[in-house]
Amino acid sequence: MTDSRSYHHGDLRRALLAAALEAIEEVGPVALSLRDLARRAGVSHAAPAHHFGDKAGLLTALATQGFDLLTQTLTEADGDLLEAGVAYVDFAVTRRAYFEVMFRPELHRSDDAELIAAQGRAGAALRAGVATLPTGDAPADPGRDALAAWSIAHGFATLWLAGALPDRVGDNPREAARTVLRRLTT
Amino acid sequence: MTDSRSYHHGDLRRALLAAALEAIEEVGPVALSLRDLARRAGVSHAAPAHHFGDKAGLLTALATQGFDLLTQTLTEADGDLLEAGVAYVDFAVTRRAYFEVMFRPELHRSDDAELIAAQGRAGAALRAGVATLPTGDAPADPGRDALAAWSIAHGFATLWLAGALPDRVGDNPREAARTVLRRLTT
DNA sequence: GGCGAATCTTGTCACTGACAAGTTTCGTTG
DNA sequence: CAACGAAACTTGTCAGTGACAAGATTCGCC
Repeated sequence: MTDSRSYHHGDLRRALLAAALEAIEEVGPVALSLRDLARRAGVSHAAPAHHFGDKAGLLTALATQGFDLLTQTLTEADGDLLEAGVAYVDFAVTRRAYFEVMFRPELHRSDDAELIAAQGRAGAALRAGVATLPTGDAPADPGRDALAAWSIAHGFATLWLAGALPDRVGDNPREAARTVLRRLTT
Repeated sequence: MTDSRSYHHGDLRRALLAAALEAIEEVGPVALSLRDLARRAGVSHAAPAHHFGDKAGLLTALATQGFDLLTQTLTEADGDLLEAGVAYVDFAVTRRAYFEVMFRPELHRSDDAELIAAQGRAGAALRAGVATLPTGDAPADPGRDALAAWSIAHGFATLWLAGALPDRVGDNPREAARTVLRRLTT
């Protein structure tokens, strides 16, 4: 993959982001080391700084990518709130590295324009999914319902990732999420 | 507070935990430095290791305390699921340092016996609160309902702490949580 | 009074993020 | 095609950190 003969890597930025995803899966975003990423990519320890400035810059880029991937995932389940919720949980579990970075502002440059834009797109996709919620008998409050739906999906995903859920929930996050989320959508 | 004349601190373990709470409020559990805690307590840089072994040991002790405080909080709202949920969110916001450590297993020694016991007590308190949920017309599934309630409270709290919620939610976490949680309890 | 154990200190090491300054390559312009 | 400025990357360095080892001081109990 890396030529290793040339002075210029050629695609270092992408390689570092890919290595970061791997490393985060292994040791979490906290223990992520820029120097380790540099070693994985076969470059010197200071090379990452040129592309991302510092560690927060790299994680900001990763979070931005993550929000766009989440937007895509949510959009694909359009119209069906339950499926959007399941997709949200599935995203968190299968693309854990992204998810773990996305909702930790202390790891980002929160003022990054691209990050804010990506967050906005994901928020719009979320709200679009909730618009289809059946109102039932109670007076519908779209804002309230959107928050409730987001909260339950996000909470379930977070607890799953933290390993905090009891064993009897099983090992299939999609199925378990569907069961729990149905509590809200019916 | 510290005598600074005596070789022995006298209550270093407690002082370190208190300093850790302060430091985590300021910089988060990730950037927490044992050496900084030692400075705050007026002891040498290696003193903390004697009481907690390493950083994970200190955070494990903090998480254990946190789960017991949460248990106490939940128990005080006994019988009322909605109030228990509000109390859960309020705990997360007002005792942020505890909450941020409690649900990050990568920061703990997950095999710590006291931690596991405290987690068990908190889980029992959670389930006790859910038992009072009105069954309504649908066939009640206590396990499912408990997960749903926990997820929505945990998710709302987490999103609030992450600063991910839109501005229009306001700045009163108890009130906002009550509104959202009512979506589940009525 | 004395002795073992608990508590705390000093010293050290490898690792990390950040920065500075130098080297190589790329791309574009004349 | 030459050359020149910018981009990409390297080497070198510094302070801060967690962890460990070994020694000093104090406590508590027999």
